[in-house]
Amino acid sequence: MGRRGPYVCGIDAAMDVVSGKWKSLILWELHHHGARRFGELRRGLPGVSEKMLAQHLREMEEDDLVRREVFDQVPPRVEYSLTDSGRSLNEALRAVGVWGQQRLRRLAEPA
Amino acid sequence: MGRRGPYVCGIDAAMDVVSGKWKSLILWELHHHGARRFGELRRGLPGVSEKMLAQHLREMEEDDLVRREVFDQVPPRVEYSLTDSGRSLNEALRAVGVWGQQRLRRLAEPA
DNA sequence: CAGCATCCTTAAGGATACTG
DNA sequence: CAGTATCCTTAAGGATGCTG
Repeated sequence: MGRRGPYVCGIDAAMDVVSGKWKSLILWELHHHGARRFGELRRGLPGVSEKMLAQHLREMEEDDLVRREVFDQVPPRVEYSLTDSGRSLNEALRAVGVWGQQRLRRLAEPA
Repeated sequence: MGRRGPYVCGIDAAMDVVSGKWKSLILWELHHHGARRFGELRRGLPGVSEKMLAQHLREMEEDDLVRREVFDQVPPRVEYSLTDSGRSLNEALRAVGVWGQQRLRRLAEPA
């Protein structure tokens, strides 16, 4: 993660921004549930560590895919949601997801 | 690269198969030029090492994205081309590429 | 030409403990 | 609750040299 260019083309520039074990899943999660808190996101992504989740979210915020809102409360409340750019990227990934489902079906078939 | 499951969803399964610094670019290259030889591919991807190109191609062949054809000649001639599955994946990545081009334009804008 | 083998560096990711 | 900080392991990628 985190080269941010120089990019040789659009795919390159897009893949860079989603490379990271959980990023496409975070996109998906936020798209489906709207604004989510850190802990909710964590529970929605079984296996993710706090470190990676925080790191990915910070990078995605920097890449303008995710918006972070802090509510000044005790206990603290922080909500993450998609920006327009994040939403459109998730949209662009739909066809890829469909392709992946076909792959899953093929993998499930008896060899 | 190379976990090949278990996958939590389609995006996960698809991203796994394109994760690798040059894979989406190889897909693109093969889609545009049709069958290509190892050396042509190498020249078409400035910066790629022989090792990585060979490794990616082997994995993509295993994942049924790429077909490898050996012609029994001297000097040796080996051609790579997309399978149906590879072609459809590349197709699915088009929207992602378009998104990436927008990102490139945004990045190019004066900060 | 089309590669494989080897060694090495860097980066990604995970585990654990701690804090405002 | 929402993180940081630190340490450690693994995996990705690169450089170089050699081979059928």
